[in-house]
Amino acid sequence: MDDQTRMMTGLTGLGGLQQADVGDPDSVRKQQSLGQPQQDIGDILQQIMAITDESLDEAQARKHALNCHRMKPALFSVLCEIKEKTVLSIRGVQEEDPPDPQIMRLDNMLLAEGVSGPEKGGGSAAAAAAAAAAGGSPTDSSIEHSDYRAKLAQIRQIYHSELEKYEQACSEFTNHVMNLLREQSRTRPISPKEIERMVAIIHRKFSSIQMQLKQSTCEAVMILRSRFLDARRKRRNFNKQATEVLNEYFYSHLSNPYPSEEAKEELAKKCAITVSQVSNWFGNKRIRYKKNIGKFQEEANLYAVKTAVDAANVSAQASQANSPATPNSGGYPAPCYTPDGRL
DNA sequence: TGTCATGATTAATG
DNA sequence: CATTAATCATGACA
Repeated sequence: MDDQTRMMTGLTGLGGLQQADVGDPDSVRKQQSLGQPQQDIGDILQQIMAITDESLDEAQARKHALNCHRMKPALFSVLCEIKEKTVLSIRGVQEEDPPDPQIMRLDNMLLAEGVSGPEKGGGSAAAAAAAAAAGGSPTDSSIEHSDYRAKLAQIRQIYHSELEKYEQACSEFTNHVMNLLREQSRTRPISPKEIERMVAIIHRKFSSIQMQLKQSTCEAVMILRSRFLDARRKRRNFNKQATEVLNEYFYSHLSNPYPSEEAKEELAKKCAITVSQVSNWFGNKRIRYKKNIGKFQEEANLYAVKTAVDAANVSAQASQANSPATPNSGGYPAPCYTPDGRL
């Protein structure tokens, strides 16, 4: 503990003013009528003003002297009177401001990102959602997933330790100030409301510091997220087998290259990619095939042969079940077998 | 390093 | 909500 605390705890033992003395305005007159020179009050005020310039020991001694001074109750009651007059003007100033929308926004975001809130649940859920949205092959996404989670946990840890530090500092500081005020209340009148207000002011100050912490944490999460999303954009080609499966399906359903949801799921499973990736692939393939059929002719022939061979290899019953779609019923032009790849 | 291929994203559409 | 068309951003390769 520092000197300030020592000082305060040291002073608590000093004889204070009883509450009964506080509200007694007559005490001033009583004291004055006892013939004390007016100058005494000036001296006392002077000493109060000078108190901050003195060393702690000196101050303590002087405080003690002040508290024991016979004019002290008189001064105190004067201060009470003054206060009574001024407190009215202060009262209007103090009103509860609504919760800061900015800090609420930050809180919500931190909660949503799983930085604040319950220990693991939120974080992994957010990461999982992000990973699901990211797609990619299972191994890739799990790598990115754990990477993201590790980074998020790091941010989370820093955030919480900082927050704890701030909270501790805040309560420590509040305690100091309250002790100080309590101590001062022996010399000057301090209402509980005032202490309350002071505490509120301190909390506001600290919460603005906390907001900075929250803000920078949010920024860190955003950067992490954007990096993660960028990583998602980092295109990884599907493996050969996967594109083969997709192409096989595409060219064998050229008349209607729109796999059903079930078919997509099946393809996704076969290719070890997500359903949305299958959708992406078919979307891209359809549009690119349509745009330049000539370019895909060779590929089309290749897969037409492949499926033909497959069909031949499989028994007749299986091949019938495989292609329910009517061939060439108004879809994309069927491939033809010209060697130069032209229609 | 430039170019093409390719997976992902986005706005528009029905 | 699925799809199209355009576009982005990167991978692959010469």
